[in-house]
Amino acid sequence: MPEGHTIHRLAQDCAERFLGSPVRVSSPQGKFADGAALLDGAEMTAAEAHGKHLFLGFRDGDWVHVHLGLFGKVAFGAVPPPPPTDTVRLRLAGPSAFMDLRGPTACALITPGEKRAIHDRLGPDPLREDADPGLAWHRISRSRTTVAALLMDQKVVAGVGNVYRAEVLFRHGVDPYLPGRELARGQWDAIWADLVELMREGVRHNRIDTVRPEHTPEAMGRAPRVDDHGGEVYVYRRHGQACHVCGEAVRTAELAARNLFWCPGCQPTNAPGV
DNA sequence: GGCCCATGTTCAT
DNA sequence: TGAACCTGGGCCT
Repeated sequence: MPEGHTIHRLAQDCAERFLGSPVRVSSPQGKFADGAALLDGAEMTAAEAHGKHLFLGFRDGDWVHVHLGLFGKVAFGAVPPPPPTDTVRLRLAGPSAFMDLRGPTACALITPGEKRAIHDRLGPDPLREDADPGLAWHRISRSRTTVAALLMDQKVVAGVGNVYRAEVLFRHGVDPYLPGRELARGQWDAIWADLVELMREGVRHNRIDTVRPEHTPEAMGRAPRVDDHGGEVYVYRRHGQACHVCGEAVRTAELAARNLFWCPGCQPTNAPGV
């Protein structure tokens, strides 16, 4: 379930459980065995996120870089931990809690320089205080690429994934196939502000909810419905179903190897072949 | 048991 | 543009 909000929540959850304590580090599956051996027993000194990247700091300058990819999952529990299953890439155990990481794309020991390089290739993150949305606008406003593809490009905006991109475009009535250079500055400012709000809410509740109060099932007199991903949304994975606002059938199409969802009534497009 | 799918990214062609 | 990588759930036989 990894978009940026998941990773920021993960950083918070790790900080709460492990910060300032010596941590037992192991890799039952073996793929992080060397890193785990080096860190075992060290104190965790930092836990932070940038986009979908998680950084756990130990001592001075040892960082564990974690990226969940599409399949990665984290589970927390109380100590003592049960015997690990053979897919646990990384297990952390502190004074009162443990954490198991499975199926990540990345779990590696990195240097401060390598960490800096990762930050440098990521765009502004709506969940970080240091984010400058102007940097994203700089790229978007001179690009022929569709705004749907730009929102998913981590060099442009860090942390937005397939759910937030579909939902935020819907909420602003923006054609997903609109070239970035044709987006108005005011539209971008509103989209950014909305991402900040939606994603903060996502961290708080650890799920993605994007439906405005006036369009909730209760307000619209329809049956409550929550997507498999755990939240209430307008268009994500709702293809073929009626739009909560205008009633038209939500559409889907493949864009850059991912499924895009939009409402043809609320987000009319002139894109050829669509 | 097998097959498909998923909130992601990188590397080769 | 396609393949590869990482895992688990749902649905099929």
